[in-house]
Amino acid sequence: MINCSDPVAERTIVSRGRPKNFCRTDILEKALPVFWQNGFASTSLQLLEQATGVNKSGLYSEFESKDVLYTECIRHYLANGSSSEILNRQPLGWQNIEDFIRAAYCGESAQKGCFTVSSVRDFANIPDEACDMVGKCFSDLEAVILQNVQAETTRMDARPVAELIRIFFFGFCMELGWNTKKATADRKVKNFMQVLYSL
Amino acid sequence: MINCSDPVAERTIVSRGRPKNFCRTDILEKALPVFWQNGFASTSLQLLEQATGVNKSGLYSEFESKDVLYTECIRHYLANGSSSEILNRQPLGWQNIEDFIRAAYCGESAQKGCFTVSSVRDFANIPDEACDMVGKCFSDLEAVILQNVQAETTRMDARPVAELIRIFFFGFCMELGWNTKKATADRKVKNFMQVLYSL
DNA sequence: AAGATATTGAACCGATTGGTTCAATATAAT
DNA sequence: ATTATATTGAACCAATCGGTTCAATATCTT
Repeated sequence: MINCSDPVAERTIVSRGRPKNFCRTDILEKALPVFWQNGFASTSLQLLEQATGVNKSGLYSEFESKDVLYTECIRHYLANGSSSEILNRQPLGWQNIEDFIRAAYCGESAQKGCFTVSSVRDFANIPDEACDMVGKCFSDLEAVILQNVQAETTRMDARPVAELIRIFFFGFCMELGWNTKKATADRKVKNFMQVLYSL
Repeated sequence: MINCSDPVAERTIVSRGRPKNFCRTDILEKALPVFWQNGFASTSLQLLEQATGVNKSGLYSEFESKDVLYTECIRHYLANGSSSEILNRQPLGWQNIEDFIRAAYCGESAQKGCFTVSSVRDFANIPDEACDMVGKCFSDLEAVILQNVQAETTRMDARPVAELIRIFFFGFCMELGWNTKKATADRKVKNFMQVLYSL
C-alpha cells in the first residue's frame, strides 16, 4: 500500500533496497489533526498508528518519542499549515485581517480554529520546545498584525488595536471548537470588522 | 487530621460513629484547581489523592468515577466559583464588565482565567453532562453581559457588542494561562474598555 | 539469485491508568 | 465496653500507557 505522497523525494540518494513507503511529512500531516482534536495527553500511540497508517515500530524509527513527534507537528504546522502568510499580502490593511480570521474556519482543513491556539491548553503537558515555538509564533503574529493596522488610519494607537485583534482571534478560535456553525462565525467576524473600522 | 471546613454541617443527622473528616465540597474545591491546571486526561487519581488529601477509597466512596468528580467540579464552580455574579451588580454598565474581566486575574485564586473557558479544550474527553453545563453557562454569560451593555448608550447594536465582549473574555482567559504578568493584563483590559467606550 | 533496505506484526517491558474490595483502625454515641 | 460509622492503606484487577526489540517479509538494485 502506498500512502505516501512522494517518499522518494525525501531520499537523499537512490539506494537499493525496498523503497520507503511513507515520509516524515506525511506522518506529521496525519498525526497533527489527531493531536489537534484530542490534545496531547489523550492522543495515544494507538490513535497515531491508526491515523498515520504506520506501525508503532515505524513511528519510532522516524521519531524518537511521542514528545518529539508532537514538537515536529507544531514545527510543521508553523512552517506550512498556519494562515499567517495571508497577513503579508499587499496591500496591507483591514482586508488582510479579515481574510486571516476567516481562514480559521473557511480553509479546506477539517479542523477549525488554529492548532497553536488549541495547544495553549496543553502547555502543562507538552515539551518546552513546543511551548517556546508557539510563544514565538504569537509574538510574530502580533507583529505582522500590527503592520496591517499601521497601514490603515485609526484614531487609536495601532499597538493596542493589534493586541485586540490577536486576543479576539484567540477567543474566536476557541469558540470554533465549540460552535462550528459557519453562519455564526461569519456574523462574529463581520461585527468585529465593523468595530475595527470605527477605531 | 482535620482538613474539612465543616463536615458536620453536611450531615443530615447526628449519628454515632466516627465523624466525617472531609466533606464533598472540600474535595471539589481541592480537586478543581488540579483539573484546571492539568486538564482532564492528565489529572490522575494519584494527583487527586495528593491534592485532596483523601484516599482513593475515600474519593470513590464519595464519587462514583473520575468523570463524576469532574462533572461535580464544574457544577460547583458554576454555582460558587465563577465571577459572573459581578455582572448583576447595580447599576448595570461598563464598570461591571470591567470588574468581571479583571476578576479573571485579580481574585484570590491561584488559578488565572476561567475554569469553564479552559475546559473547552477538554470537550473531546469530558462527560457530555459537563459539556452541556459549560455550554449553558456561556449563553447565560452572554445574556447578562448584554443587559449591562444595554444599560449604556452605544451607537452599535448591543447584541454584537455583548458578543464581542464574550469573545474577548475567552481570548483574554486563554492568554492568562500563557502570559500571567498582571501589568500586561491590566493594559489589555484598559485598552479594551477604551474600545468599548467608543462603540 | 544475492544483497540491501524498508516495513510490519508481535512479543515484550515496566509503569501507570481508572476502578474495586476489604480488613484494620480511628472516633464517636450509647 | 459495645456498637456504629468514617477512613485508611494495601492488595488487587484488567487495561492501557509509552517504549523497545527483533524476526519475518516485502521490495528494490545490482
